[in-house]
Amino acid sequence: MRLVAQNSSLRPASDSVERILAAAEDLFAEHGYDAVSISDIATRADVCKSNVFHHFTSKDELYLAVLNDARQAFFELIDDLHDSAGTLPERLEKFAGSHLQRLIELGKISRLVLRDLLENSPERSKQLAEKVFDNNFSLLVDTLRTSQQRGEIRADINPAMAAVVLISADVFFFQASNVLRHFPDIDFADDGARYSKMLVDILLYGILPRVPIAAN
Amino acid sequence: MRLVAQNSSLRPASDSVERILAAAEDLFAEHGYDAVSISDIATRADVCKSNVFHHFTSKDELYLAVLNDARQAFFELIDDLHDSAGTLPERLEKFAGSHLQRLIELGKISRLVLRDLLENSPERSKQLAEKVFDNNFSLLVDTLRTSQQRGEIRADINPAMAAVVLISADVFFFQASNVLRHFPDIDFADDGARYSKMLVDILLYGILPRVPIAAN
DNA sequence: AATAATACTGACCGATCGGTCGGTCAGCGG
DNA sequence: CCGCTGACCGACCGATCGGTCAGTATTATT
Repeated sequence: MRLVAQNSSLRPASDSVERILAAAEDLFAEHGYDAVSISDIATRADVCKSNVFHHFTSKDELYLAVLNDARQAFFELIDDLHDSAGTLPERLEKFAGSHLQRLIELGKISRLVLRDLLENSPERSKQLAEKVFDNNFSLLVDTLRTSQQRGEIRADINPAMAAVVLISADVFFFQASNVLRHFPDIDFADDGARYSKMLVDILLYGILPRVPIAAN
Repeated sequence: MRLVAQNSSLRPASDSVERILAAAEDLFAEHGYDAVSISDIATRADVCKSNVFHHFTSKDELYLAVLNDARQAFFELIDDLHDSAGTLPERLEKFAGSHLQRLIELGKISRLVLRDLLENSPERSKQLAEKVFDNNFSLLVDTLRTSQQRGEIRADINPAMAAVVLISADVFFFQASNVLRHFPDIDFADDGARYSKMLVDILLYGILPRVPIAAN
């Protein structure tokens, strides 16, 4: 939609659109859709309000554009998870760590998506959030299923369930770490790497003592 | 603050306040603070707008009152988790199931709290949400720690981490089940009981084949 | 240089926001 | 019967909302 840096002297143009999108992303993620006005966005983007409407037909369209950018940002960063080699524990730990780190890096966007998740309108954004999650999730499930077929994972495990356990723990860490920090029992609220390590340890081996279990 | 059913003929009074609170809870939980106007609340509560301000000095105060009611509702329902007896797996499964069921039953309130969680204002409600979580969480951690001291749980497990894994999976199921439903790999998005069962199974035994692990 | 298109602005619109105000009315103590 | 109090309402307030529009600056094409 926008040509940027097409040429040196040609089209230095204006980066208003990007500034508007960036401002909108910041504000929407931090305060939510309804708490942010077009004026707020325009002010932060250093343009006038009507200019926002010159580039986006409505507040809703602007919001969807932000969400779409978010989706793309998530999508572009998944690649390196695919080629990972090594043992299953190694791969899982790498995935868990990268996934959590990504959630935190893309904090604004993550918050945006999670916010959208709480709007339980079946269409509005659920379908859109689905596209965000689909990549990460399907990839992880495939990996687990393959490992299972190789016998590296118990046959009676539901691979999708294992994936959900891993991802949910990452998501929860992201959204609740500010609360977790206040619990005296918790000393890992600021250490994502350690969190991922402990998470994968539990996911792989469980919390019971490591002794043979009655045949199952 | 409010006297209810003080006497039969005396003070049948008015239940406006409760209707207002109920309406506010519904609307705030469903749409968020900023998307709900006092007019909306008044209309649903079948009172006029100024009556809302007669009972609550501001929209903010009304919101906090709703949040406080939510906190209380959560608190009152934890009791039965405490007395649970049985083996560790039994107790964990009961806890996970009850906890998830509770999240869903108190759906409106849960959503309210989760919404608040995404506002990363360190004070505003984080401290308040802390009071909501504290009960469930500390209880679960204590239970796990006790079991650990009895040798029923691996010594190198962080009890708080195990608790987080369990709770985060429940929370994630609650807030994301509408999305999970669309994944072809997932067939448990509508079956909380089965979800809890699989969750505890993984938490207890891990996903690796149940054979002795190299000493660690 | 003239033209056409686009980027951009300030003034403005009706609607609605959170909140106030003046006042009515029922119940209760004296 | 009077006076008071609290519940309640309709009308209203300034501010701000999302959005429009006429007009100006800037740039690309000819």
